[in-house]
Amino acid sequence: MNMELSGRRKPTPEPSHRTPEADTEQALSVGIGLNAAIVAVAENEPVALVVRGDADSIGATDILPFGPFNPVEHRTLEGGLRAWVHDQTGLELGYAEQLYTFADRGRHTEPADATPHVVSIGYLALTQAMGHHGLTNGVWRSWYQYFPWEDWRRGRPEIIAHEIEPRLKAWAEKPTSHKAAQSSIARADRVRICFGLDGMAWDEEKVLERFEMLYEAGLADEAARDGHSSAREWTDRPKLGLPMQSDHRRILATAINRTRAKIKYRPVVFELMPDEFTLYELQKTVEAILGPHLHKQNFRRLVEGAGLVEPTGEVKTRTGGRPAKLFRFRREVLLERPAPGVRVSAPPSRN
Amino acid sequence: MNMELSGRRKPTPEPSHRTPEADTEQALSVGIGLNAAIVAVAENEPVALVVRGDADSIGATDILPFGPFNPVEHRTLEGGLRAWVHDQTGLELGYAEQLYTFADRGRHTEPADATPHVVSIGYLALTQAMGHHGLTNGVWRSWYQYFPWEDWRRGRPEIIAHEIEPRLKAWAEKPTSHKAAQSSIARADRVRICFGLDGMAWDEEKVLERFEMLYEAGLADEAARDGHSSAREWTDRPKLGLPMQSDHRRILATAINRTRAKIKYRPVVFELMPDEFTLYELQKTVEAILGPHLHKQNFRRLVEGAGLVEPTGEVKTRTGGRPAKLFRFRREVLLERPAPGVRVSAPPSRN
DNA sequence: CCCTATATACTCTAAGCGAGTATATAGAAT
DNA sequence: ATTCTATATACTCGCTTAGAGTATATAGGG
Repeated sequence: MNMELSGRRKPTPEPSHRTPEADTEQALSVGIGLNAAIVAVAENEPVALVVRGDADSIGATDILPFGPFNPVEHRTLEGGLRAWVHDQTGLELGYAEQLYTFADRGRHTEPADATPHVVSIGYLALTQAMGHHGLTNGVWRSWYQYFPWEDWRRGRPEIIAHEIEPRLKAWAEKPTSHKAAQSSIARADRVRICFGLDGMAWDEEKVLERFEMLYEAGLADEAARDGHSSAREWTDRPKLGLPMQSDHRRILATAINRTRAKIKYRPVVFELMPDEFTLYELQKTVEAILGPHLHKQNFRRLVEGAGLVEPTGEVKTRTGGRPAKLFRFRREVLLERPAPGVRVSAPPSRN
Repeated sequence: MNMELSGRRKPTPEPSHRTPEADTEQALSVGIGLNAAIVAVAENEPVALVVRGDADSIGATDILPFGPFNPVEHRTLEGGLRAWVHDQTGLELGYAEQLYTFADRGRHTEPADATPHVVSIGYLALTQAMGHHGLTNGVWRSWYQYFPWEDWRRGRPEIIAHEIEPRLKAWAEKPTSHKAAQSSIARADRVRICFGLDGMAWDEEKVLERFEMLYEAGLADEAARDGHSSAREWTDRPKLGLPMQSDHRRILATAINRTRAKIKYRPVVFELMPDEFTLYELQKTVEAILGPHLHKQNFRRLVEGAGLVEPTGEVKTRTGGRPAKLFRFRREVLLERPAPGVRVSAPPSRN
């Protein structure tokens, strides 16, 4: 998460010297939601598991598997999450890690003190799309349907130049409150950095920052749904990816962000792979997640050189060319070094 | 956070096909605690801000500033945290970021369904120890008092070879449940990797993993306080750092972990520095956090080369040698590139 | 039998990093 | 005043590795 730019905030003024105990009663009226962004790669497409939400004002929106945390039933947060996911989709999660806890969104639609407030704890789970023994509910959907501007596999997505860039630049020009103006970085600069405009490099790890910016600018459907004034000011708000219910798209953005970052320094790709795979399949999986194409020869050298894989001795035929050696993940690397990820060669800049 | 090794867990069995809504009532009986690990560097010593807790069975233990999240009063989690910190210490936080949300500790001391369960959201705040305008309560304490095994500034801490290594190895030998045995990595290997034993490299970013292991092995005071059986089996449990109340030491471990990791890839050291500083002071601050000594010439070259700092034109005299140029943080780097951290040259291995 | 797509192997080059050496300038000690 | 010492600053060297290019082997399809 890149919180640097938003880290410095003035604290909210508060009545002084209240003791922690005095507030316990009120604090209890907070529900805790567990949300799972379950990620896989199917046919070179990165996908997330979603279930269909109820129809609302903007139509049926997708939701991530989720449920409330109940400490009486669930010993741990992660245990509760696994239970909910299993109940709602039939899936038994493998690898899972906590992402972030959100609390400050969606308030605008609710009366300030009527509806119970909900804190969302987001989780990232990695699994194989194939071999899901018994998926009873939900569908795998490409994560680029929710974030089309993140898909750089066929070059720079046109939606950036056509829809996003002009509107964000207009938004950056708009008069802003003096509070925001005194922020260390001006809006126009934030826009350029976030979306790699005006010759700035595209940073594939700014997924969350980009979505937050679109939300803040009122360009995400969710901003309109939540009743943000910034959204009302657009007369021609374009469709920028599929929206999701509540703050689930934000959680998915966080999940993509984390996946892209982590794949580079920890061997987590293998959670997405079958037990045996070719190096080409491995590369395609990494590319599905990170975007641009990697240099094949270097990719192979780096992966093998890092001791991440070992040949099984078998080959996979019918690959369209010379039969490919099959490899498996060397779990022993975890014992040998501060286990590395898939070092990726920086692709040629495509801006 | 390194969750790889613990990520694969069997999900808790649950009654099937409960809908999220059905549990809302019960889920509400969860309190949310906001906890701040406030970090600074004072006289080359990394310090955290603690307040003194009440006396309990093992004496007065330190606590981090904390308080419950009350959504009616606080618009955001971070806002609530800032308010509590200000109330309890008089400090106005600058940089702050969320760390992790904990829920699965301390249950053993409580009756399973009587006391309200608490979920702790940990935050990391970075600030300058000096120039704290109006610290009304609390003291700055070296974080190595809580984690003496993390202090490698004067070589390998003796506490590892004398106290930790023999006991953890004994613990690794002990018969373990078949559930733990089937875990992908055996205990003995986890111990070696965690603490850099038997010639393995010391990884300064495994702070949390190490504390968790000591807790699991029953070697942390908190494990005894929480009534863990693993703690009762030691007849000569040594004092391994100062304990803290509740799970605060775990949160502090997470904070140290994050600080050490982040300082390398984001320019967060400067949150700990005064506006103007010499490169030597900057290096000492980095070393206070990361531990071992860095190569001075390379450090300077990397810091200046990355465009992180610019000379103010002034010099600082009375440094004991040639007067040192004063530098300031170049905030513009944030506009130029995916702003880097302080690239550190790996120090000569000291194992 | 040729074409093509893939797999696999080898080589070259530039950049960066770890590490060493040398010189300048202040305060402190004599 | 001179010497010593700690710091600051500048320059150099060599190894590793990442990025990129070229060449060869083996399958299926027309």
